Amino acid sequence: MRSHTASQIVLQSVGERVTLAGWVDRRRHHGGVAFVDLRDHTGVVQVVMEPQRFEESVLLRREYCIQVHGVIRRRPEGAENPAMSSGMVEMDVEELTILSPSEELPFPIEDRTDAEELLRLEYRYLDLRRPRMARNLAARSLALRTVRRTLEDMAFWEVETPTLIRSTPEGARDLLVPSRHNPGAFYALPQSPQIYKQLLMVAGVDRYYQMCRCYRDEDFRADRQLEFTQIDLEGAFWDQDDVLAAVEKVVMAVASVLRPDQEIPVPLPRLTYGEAMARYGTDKPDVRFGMQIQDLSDVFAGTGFRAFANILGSGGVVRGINAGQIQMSRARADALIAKARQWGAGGLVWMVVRPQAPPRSPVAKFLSQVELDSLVERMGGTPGDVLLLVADREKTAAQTLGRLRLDLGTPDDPDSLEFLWVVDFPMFEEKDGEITFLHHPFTSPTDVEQMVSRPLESVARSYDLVLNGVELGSGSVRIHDPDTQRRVFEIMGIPEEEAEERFGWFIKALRYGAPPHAGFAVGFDRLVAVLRGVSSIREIIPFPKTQTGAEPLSSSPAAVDREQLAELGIAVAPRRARAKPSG
RNA sequence: GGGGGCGUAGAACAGUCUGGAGUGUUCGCUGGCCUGUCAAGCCAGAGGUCGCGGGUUCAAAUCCCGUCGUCCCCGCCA
Repeated sequence: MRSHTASQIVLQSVGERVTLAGWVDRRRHHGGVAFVDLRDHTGVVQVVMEPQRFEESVLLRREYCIQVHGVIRRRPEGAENPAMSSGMVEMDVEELTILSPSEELPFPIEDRTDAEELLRLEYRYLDLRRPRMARNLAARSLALRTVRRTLEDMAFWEVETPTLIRSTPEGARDLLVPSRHNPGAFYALPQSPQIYKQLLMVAGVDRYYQMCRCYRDEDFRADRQLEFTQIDLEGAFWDQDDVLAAVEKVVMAVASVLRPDQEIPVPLPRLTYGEAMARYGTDKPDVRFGMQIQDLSDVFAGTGFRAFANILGSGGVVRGINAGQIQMSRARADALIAKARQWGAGGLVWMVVRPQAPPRSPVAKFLSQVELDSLVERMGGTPGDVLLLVADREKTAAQTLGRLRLDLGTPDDPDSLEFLWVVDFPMFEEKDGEITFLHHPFTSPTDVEQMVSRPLESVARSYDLVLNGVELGSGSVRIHDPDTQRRVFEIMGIPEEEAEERFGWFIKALRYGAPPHAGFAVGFDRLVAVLRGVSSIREIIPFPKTQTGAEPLSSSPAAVDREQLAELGIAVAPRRARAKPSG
């Protein structure tokens, strides 16, 4: 059908007789001569024809799929197009075949206009023809290939695990699949292959990886889909440093092929969870800009300012950020205070640093000269800088300032890639009076005795990978000792019989010489999205779902036949009548 | 579960606050002219259930109520 692709047509091709096939990107008809930009998956070549020689050329429309045969020639002097890689040459068409005509398009196929996303999803096969989307697909493929090559070279085995598994009520909502043989019983689709990969470790697989589809039935965001892909890996006789080194190798390999412009120093920097929360108010800091949170509690230790004194007296903290040179109008201040309240803080104190004068602030009159001076010094304040202070419980103050920081800060270089590890997460946190996991229940504590006696102070051997403020993935050293595993369930408040019923089969496996092991999972869609500089993983997923889980191309999910349900022993409960979608 | 934005011709939008004839812009589409364009150009033309339903009004794209869809965010995502 073709002898060359568009990208193979270069200056050296002049004189060659070639056959190309692709789509009519654009057509410029001048009566006596017509130019067609022929696009394929590699690029664009201008083909030229004299319409009187080709009756068909009159009929060519956008996105017609055509085949052309002719001679590559140099373009006339002055008619070159330096913006095209094949812009020095063109094809003089001798034969033209319309392989497949196209109806009028629902939206233009070009990078510079963005149709509404719903429409793009409805005609995804056209949307993906746009060069930018095609490059996203190509980048994803290249990333996949790079991951596999890198891990294969490191002696990993790619092992598949089941996608129909037992439901575990912890964590995200499961997607359920009914069993025909056992009416009323359901499989779940895996939220991750966690237990199976640990079983593979027990099974003697030394290094496991899998490009794995995972399913979590929670509400969607720009970076979350119902189904997504993970680079899942695990190694026996591994400790934390082995995992981080392996993940670094894989992720850096992907980064270097997708973003060769960026030099990323390894090993990647590490931050403890405590440091991350203290300096950035989040466990996934974007370190492309500074504006770090400063603790000011000592500055105000003996303050006469009642609001601060009360909070410090009850174990709270005073912290602040230097938001830099921003305009601080009354309206801006009110908006920031409203945001801080919405994020849980009791209030927000703002100050504008002035030269040779105390800062301008509604609360300046309550603070001593010494306090103001050391505050400005601690914050590195220069005239015009806006300082924002929050006095509250430590966690609230940190999180509020962390969000303000993201709200007000912009990356020094938006194209840069700032990877970092966040390590030493707590094992548990208290939520609504209950102890819950920060990670998952198979994560090993650094100290079992401490975990049992003071669980909320216990540090987990777990770690997250963060890129530009996006959580790319997480992992941990796993528990390989059945006794420790039981104790974790105890602390969780899961009764022994229940733990036995739900996880007994897994704990049993740990009793047969389970090797110490550790692993990680990287959110593949997110990784490619950030490296491609797109804000939604939907740009990276060929056929994504909308926020309500719909797939507009095929109109899934959809009702099924009554017979299908009957066979599965499923009766659908009556629900409020759903109006037929309109518009 | 909650907050916010959006829905007007095939596409992207303006018009909605302050009701007055489906008014407009760019692109696309149809026809014509055109031999060096490359987001071609020029001329002419077609194309509308203003998401859907109800209400207020002499009159609704515009105001009110409901509803559907979609996007962003909070919650949620061990």
